[in-house]
Amino acid sequence: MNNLLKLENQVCFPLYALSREVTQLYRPFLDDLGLTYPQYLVMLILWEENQQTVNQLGEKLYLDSGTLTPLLKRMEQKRIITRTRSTADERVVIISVTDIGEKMKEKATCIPAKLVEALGLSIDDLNQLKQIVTKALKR
Amino acid sequence: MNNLLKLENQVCFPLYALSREVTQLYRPFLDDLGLTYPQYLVMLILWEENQQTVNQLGEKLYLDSGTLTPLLKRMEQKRIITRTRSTADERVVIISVTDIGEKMKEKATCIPAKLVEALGLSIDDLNQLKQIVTKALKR
DNA sequence: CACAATTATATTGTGCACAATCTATATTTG
DNA sequence: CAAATATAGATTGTGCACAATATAATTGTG
Repeated sequence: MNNLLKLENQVCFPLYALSREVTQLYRPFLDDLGLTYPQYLVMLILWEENQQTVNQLGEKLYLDSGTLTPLLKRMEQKRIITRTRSTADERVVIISVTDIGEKMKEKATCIPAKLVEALGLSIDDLNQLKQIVTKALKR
Repeated sequence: MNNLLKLENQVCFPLYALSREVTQLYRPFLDDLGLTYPQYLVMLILWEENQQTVNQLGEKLYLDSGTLTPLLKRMEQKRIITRTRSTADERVVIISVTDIGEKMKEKATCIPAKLVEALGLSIDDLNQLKQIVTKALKR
């Protein structure tokens, strides 16, 4: 048997499984806000700096318009963001947080800490995880 | 500004991004086999030990029948697996690799090495990544 | 300036992921 | 043994991801 083909010897499978597991850990907290995990990521970006184009969001999240357009439309329907064409360049759509979306931020402040707790890793392990994963991502 | 809510300070976002990135790295190799990444994972399990129930696959992959049933049906259509009800327990569906599916294994042997290369991480980093991710997954 | 090339977003189609529910079979228990 | 319970898998519906393509606006070039 080719040992490299055993599931337990895969590096990528635990990564795939953990990524989904973590999304599950977020779910109860995000349910309270009525957000999905990718929608939460969009809100993080906009809370940090409002008014971003679809392209800018896509570059930060590594997502294309095929994913973002419908996702942003759903967020617009929830009245937490607006989508407006730029007058300077009609191709561009600018995404802005509404007052409702801005108010969610306060309720979201506790989420990172709750997630760290739910993950059950020490701060050291957490930093190591972030460092090595970020390193792998940077190539 | 609450720094904990900045995208760059998230631990989980790089994990989510890397998981998708890795799936993209697999794509060209898996395209040659006509498999998606989750389908490839199913094949890894079956190549290791043929004849597994949907439940057993689900426990190993952390997936439920809502995901697996349609996925396995697509694999059945490609003639790489069969789905047969157990006669001992009519609730159970047994998944088996066909000859066609078995032959794919040879073409797949090179994939793990190619992926390690594509990831561009040293063996040490790779082991560290696996160890810490597996540790986080085990809780 | 016309036209070719580029850019930004949208659309279409496929395949997961997962919650919620359903169905059929098996097991437990009174 | 019959009714209650549990289990295995299937179904339905929603929301990503992402490839491929389309559309419309902008920019570059002869």
